[in-house]
Amino acid sequence: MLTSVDPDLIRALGDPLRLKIVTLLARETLCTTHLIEETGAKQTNLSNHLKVLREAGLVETEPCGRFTYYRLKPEVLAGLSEQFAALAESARTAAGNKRACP
Amino acid sequence: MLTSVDPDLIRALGDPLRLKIVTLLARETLCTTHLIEETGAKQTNLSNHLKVLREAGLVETEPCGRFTYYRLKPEVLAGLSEQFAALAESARTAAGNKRACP
DNA sequence: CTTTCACATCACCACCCGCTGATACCAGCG
DNA sequence: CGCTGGTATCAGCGGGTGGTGATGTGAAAG
Repeated sequence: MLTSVDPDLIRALGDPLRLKIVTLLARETLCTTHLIEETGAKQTNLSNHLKVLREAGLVETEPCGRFTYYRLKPEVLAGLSEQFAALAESARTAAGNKRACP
Repeated sequence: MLTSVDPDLIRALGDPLRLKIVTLLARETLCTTHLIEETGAKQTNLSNHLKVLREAGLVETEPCGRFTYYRLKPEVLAGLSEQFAALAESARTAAGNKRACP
C-alpha cells in the first residue's frame, strides 16, 4: 500500500539535531560521549533525542562497558526511501488524473 | 553530500494529516474541496496544512476557475528517497566503523 | 451590480515539544 | 566497599505549532 508511511518515524527525522545525529551515525557507530563532542549539545538534550530515535526504531543500542554505542538500522532508512520512491512514482504517473470540479 | 537533507521538508511530511494529503495527491490531482471531503478536516485547517506543503516545495497549485488544484512534485519526493537511500547505504557499509571509547 | 462560493489569511488559544538542571542508575576502578 | 564517570530519567519552564472562528478576496453565476 501507499499509505503505510509512519508519521512518527518521519517526525523523528524532522528535527535538525536528530538529523545531524543520524548523519553522524551513518558514518560510524558512536557512543553518547562522541555525539556530545560532535554536536556540542548537552548530554541531557542528546539523551532525549536518542530516546526518540530509539523509540522510532531508527537506532539500536549496544552497551560496551560503561558506554552505550548507537548504530543506525539501515533497513528502516531503506524502507523509508522505498516508500518515498513509490509515492514519487505514483505521483509521476498520476500527474494527469484530475478529478472533475464538483 | 550526505548532510543535505532539509529538516523542514521532512517536518512537512511528519504530520499525519499532511501525510494523508500527500498520499491522496499521489493518486490524483485534487482541489481543496475534494480534500475536505476525503479527509473530513475543516477548510481552514486544511488550507493551513496546504500552505505548509506549498512552502516546503512539495506541491504546486494550479488555479482552475474558482478552484485551486494541488499537484505533488515528484522530483522532491524522489530526491528525498535518494537521500534516504544514500544514508541507508552509508549506514550499511559503515556498520563496523566503531570509534574507540574515549 | 450583487450574490455566492472557493480559498486564503488573521487572531486567538490550548497544547505539545524541545531545552535545561537536578537526580537516579549502573558499571568499572581503587 | 565507596568513588568516579557515562547515561538515562524526571520535573519544570518557555516558545513554537496545530486547530478554530471570523474575516478578506477574487472569480463565476444570476
